[in-house]
This record gives sequence, C-alpha cells and structure tokens, in this order.
Amino acid sequence: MESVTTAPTPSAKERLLASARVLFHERGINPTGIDLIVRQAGVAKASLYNNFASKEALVVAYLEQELDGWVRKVHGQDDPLAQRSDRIATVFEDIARAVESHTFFGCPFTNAVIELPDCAAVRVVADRYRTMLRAHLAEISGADAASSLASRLVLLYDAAITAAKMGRDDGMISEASALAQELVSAHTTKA
Amino acid sequence: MESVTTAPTPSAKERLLASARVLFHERGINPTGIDLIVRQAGVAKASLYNNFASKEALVVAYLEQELDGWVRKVHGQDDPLAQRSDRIATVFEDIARAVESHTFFGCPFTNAVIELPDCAAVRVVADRYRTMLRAHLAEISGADAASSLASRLVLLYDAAITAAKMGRDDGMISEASALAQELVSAHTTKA
DNA sequence: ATGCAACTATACCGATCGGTCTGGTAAAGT
DNA sequence: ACTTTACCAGACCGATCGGTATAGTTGCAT
Repeated sequence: MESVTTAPTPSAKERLLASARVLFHERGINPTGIDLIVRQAGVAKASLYNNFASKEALVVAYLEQELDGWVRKVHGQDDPLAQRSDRIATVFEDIARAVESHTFFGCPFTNAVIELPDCAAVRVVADRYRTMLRAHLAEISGADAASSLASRLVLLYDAAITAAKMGRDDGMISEASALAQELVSAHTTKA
Repeated sequence: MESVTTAPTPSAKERLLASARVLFHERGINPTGIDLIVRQAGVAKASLYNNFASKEALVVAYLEQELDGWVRKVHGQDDPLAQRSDRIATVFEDIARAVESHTFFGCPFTNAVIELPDCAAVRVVADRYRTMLRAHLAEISGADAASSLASRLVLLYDAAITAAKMGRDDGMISEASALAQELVSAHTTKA
C-alpha cells in the first residue's frame, strides 16, 4: 500500500531535487553543471527554470530539502524516554553509519557555505540548521540551548563530521561521541 | 636592514602565489579564474604556465605554502617552557585573532578538499597537514600522538574553526579552548 | 655582443557555463 | 472544442572557463 503523500510518478521538480541532491553530494555544487542535473533527472532544461529561478535557487531548495530531511530523521529516531547519553550516542552513530555506507560527504550546509561564500540565501538556511542543531542537542542532553554544555556538544558534532570528511577515521567519531557522553553525564550528575 | 631571504622585487611566481592566496581565501578556489589571478598579480598569463603546470598545480602550491606558513607560525610562537594549558590556549587564540582581524576564511585544507573533491594531490597535502597538526597538539599537551587526548584536541581544534566559519561566534572558540585546557589539565594531574 | 631565460602583453582556442527560446506533445479544466 | 498547464527535446545565446600561441622586451651570463 502506497502512502498518499508519495506519488507513483515523481514530478519534474521532485526528480530535479533528487538528482541535484546526489550530484551535489558526490561532486560538489560548483563542478555540477545545469546540463548534467537535467540529464540525470530525465527532465527538460525548461522544466528546471519553470520550477526554479536559477541554479542558486535550486541550491537553496536543495539545502531546505536537506534541512527537512534532517529534522524528520532526528524526530523519527530520537526516543525522548531513553537515557540522555544514549540519545547523544545516537547522533554520532548516525554519522558513523553514513560513513560506513559511503553516503557521507560532509555537512551539506558547511560545504555549501564554502562553495558559495557570497550567497546570502545559503547562509540563511545554514544558520537555520545550526540553530535547530543546537536546540536538538540541548534538548536531548537536558541542557539549556544557551548553555556551555550545548555549545560543547555542537562543537563535538561539527568536529566528528569534519574528522569523518578529512581523515581515514581512526575512531575519531567514537572519540567525539565518548567525550560528548562524558560531558552530559558530568552535567547530569552535577545537577 | 633587509633579510637576505626576502627579495626587494618578488618574482612572478611569488606574486602569483601571493595573489592566489588572497583570492582563494576571499572568493574560494573554483570561483577564482585564472585571468583574475594573473591580473591581480600584475603578471603575464604565460608566466603562470611557466611556473605551474595547471591551475590545479597552482592550488597545490598554494596549499603547500599555507602548510609552510602554519609550521613556521607554530614553531615561532610556541614556547616549549610554558605551561601546557597556556600552549594549548595559544592555538585557539590564534583562531580568535584571525577572526577579529577579518583574515579568517576557515581551514584552507578543508576548504580545498570540499571545493576539489576529485583532486588527489589536494588530499595528500591536507593529510600531511592533519598529521602535523595532531603531532603538534600532542606535543604541546604532553600526550602521545596516537592517544585519545590527542584525538580529542584535534577534534576541538577542527570544531573551533568550523564554529568560527559558520557561526556569528558567541564564544564558541573560547568554549573549545576551555574544554581543551580542561582535558589537558585532567590528563596532566592524572599522570 | 650575443644568446638564452624570464618576462609582458594579447590574441586566440575549444569547451563549458548558466540561461533563453522555439516547437511540439499529452493530459486536465472549462 | 478550446485553452491552459506541464512537460520533453534540443538549438541557441553571450560569457567565461582553463590553456596555448605569437610576438616583443628586458636583463644577465658568457
């Protein structure tokens, strides 16, 4: 039985966003030309510009799609009744799982800011993501979003992603996870 | 009195590397065209290709220059007789100072890996940098390079840079610095 | 003084970029 | 029946890309 929200034949817009996602992840944004996106989506070039004002608009839509996906994922898998340290561990396991399945290409928002440093709209979405990331990490650790602990968890999350992107990963992700859990435990017992 | 190693008139190669550095930092690598580099260096296009085989080779030379500069900087300012936590603090103060002076554009090696994901030579230089970074952080903290503490310090260093790049920086750098110093102190007193 | 190497200046190359335009097809709305 | 909407296919546009070629100049070494 199909979900009513999933059309059996994706629209041109959906196919464009889907192939843009794959290509931006695998090759980066700037090296991925319009023609390639269109061809891989099996869509006419005009359909791209009927749905998006420009390549930049497509990039922003792609980032918003990534943000939506991230929100849905963390809401779907996070168990509010679990131990704080387990909820923290889940976040880092996510990164490790993506690395193992070779579907990890770094943080899409960080990558986009680096690739398009002059695009204000990209910055806006990235800021929105980072605010929500901080809120989520604060929530699952039982800390205030403005707290020092929340800052430190954001730092460790960013760090794990950077390490996964840059290194051959000698347990850096689990190291970040362990330190994060230590911080949360210390904070929990202290309170 | 001039240093013997600094020519009064920089060669074409030196001028090219100097302007490549500025442009790659400010605009990123891919959006910076050859013509712009050449024009800003006040150099003929042929001089670029007399000194570098391709734009990619220029990028690699730029990264090697960045690595050299980083090595010289840390060797110049680090005081082996200082307290461990002070030596750690210096590393993070460096980032904060760069941010304040608006000469901070994120980690050149991370940025280059993101902008040119298919360039193996870029990866090589980036790996070299990361090995030296780990060795340096291990040394100034009195830890083994393969130790858990060294991993954690690398994580926090990366994190501080990412936070500085992505955020409006509400004390994230000093938060990373504080945590790093706490880890080193705990490790020192334990031993 | 002569020859070579390094340099400047600029025209030029094919390829590709983001983006537009034309033209045609198929389904849905009225 | 007619229009509108959404779509595909692909030619086409000017601009820019990385890179080469031509031609002339400067300065140093022998």
